[in-house]
Amino acid sequence: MPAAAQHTGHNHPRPRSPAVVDDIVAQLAARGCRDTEPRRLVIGAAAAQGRPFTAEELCAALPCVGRATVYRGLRLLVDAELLCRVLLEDGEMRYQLSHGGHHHHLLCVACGVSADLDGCDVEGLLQDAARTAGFQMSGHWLEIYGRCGECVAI
Amino acid sequence: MPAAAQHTGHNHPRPRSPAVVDDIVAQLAARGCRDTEPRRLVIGAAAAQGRPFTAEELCAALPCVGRATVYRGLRLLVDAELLCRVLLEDGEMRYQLSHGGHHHHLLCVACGVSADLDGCDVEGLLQDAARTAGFQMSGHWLEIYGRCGECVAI
DNA sequence: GCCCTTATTGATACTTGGTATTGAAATCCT
DNA sequence: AGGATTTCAATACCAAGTATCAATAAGGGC
Repeated sequence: MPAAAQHTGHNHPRPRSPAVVDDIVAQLAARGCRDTEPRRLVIGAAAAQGRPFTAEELCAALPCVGRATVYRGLRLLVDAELLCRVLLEDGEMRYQLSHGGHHHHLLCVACGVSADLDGCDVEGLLQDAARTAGFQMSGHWLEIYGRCGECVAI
Repeated sequence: MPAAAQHTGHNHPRPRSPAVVDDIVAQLAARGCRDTEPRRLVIGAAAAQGRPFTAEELCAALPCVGRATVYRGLRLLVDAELLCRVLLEDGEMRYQLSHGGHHHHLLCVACGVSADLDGCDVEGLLQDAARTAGFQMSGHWLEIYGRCGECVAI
C-alpha cells in the first residue's frame, strides 16, 4: 500500500500532486475534462503503480473513491491515449500509464515489471509478411515476455 | 448459421462428424479424454465458425449443450493447444481452432476473418531488441491487423 | 455383452469484472 | 458570487466465467 497522504476529508487544500499528475491533468483539460480531486487520485494511484495493474487493484488502493469513478477515470485515460493496455502472457489485460506514442512492452515474467520498447522496427518486417499472405496491414499488437535485467541476475 | 445437421434428440446413431472433429477427438483421446456427444458438438461448432468466436457465441449456437460444458470443452482444447486465443484490436479476446504450433494471426478488420501466419521470423529481431533493453526474452504475443485480400479488393 | 469405475454432463448458484442510473456535490466561467 | 454543466458516489444491474453436485454415459475388464 502506498504511503502517500490521502486525506480526502478536506476540500480546499488540494494535496500537492506529483508533476506527472499535473501533466496528465493538463492534457485532459486540453480535451475539455475538468480538474477534480478524485480524478487526480486515480491518476496518482495509477502513476504510483510500479507495474501493470488492474482496475480492481486501483479500486482497492483508493477506497475513498467510488468504483465507477475509477473505471471512468481509466477509460478517460485510455481514450486520451495516456494509459495503455498491457496483455500478460496468460491473456489477462492490465493497464499502464504511458507517453502517447506507439510502442511495445517488455514484460518481466518474474517480477511483473514493464519496460517500454520504443525503437522497434518490426513494422517493415510485418508489412512484408502480411503482404505475402495477401493482407494489407494497418496495425499490430505486440508484447514481449522474458526476464528483466534484475531477474536475470538473480 | 451453419447448415449442418443437428438432431440431438437421438442417442445411439451418432451424427457423422467432419474429419476435423474426428481428428481432434482422437488427439484428446490420446490425453485420456473421453469421446462424448456434447464434446463433439462443441468441437464441431468451433470448427464451423468462419472467424474467431467467443464462448458465448458457441453457447448460443448450441442451445442443446449446457453452458458449463461449452466452457469446459473450450478450456480442454486450449490446454491441448488445439484452440488458440485471438486478441482483437479493441482488446476483446476470442478463440480459434488451430494446429498446435506457434504462429501469429492476420486479422481482417473489415470482415473479421483470421488467417494464420506461420513462416514468421520476428523472433530474432525481437530477441535483439529485448537484449538491448537488458531483457532476456522468453516469449511474445503478436497479432497483425489489416484487410484481407477480399476486403482490399472491395 | 455386462458391470463397475470414473469422467462427464447439465442445471443452477455463485463470483468477478464492468456498466447504467440517479440525486447530490463540485467545477468552471463570467 | 451565481449558475449551468460536469462529475461524483452508491447502488443496482448485467455479462462472462467458475464451482457444486446429483445423474448419466464411456470405456475397460471379465
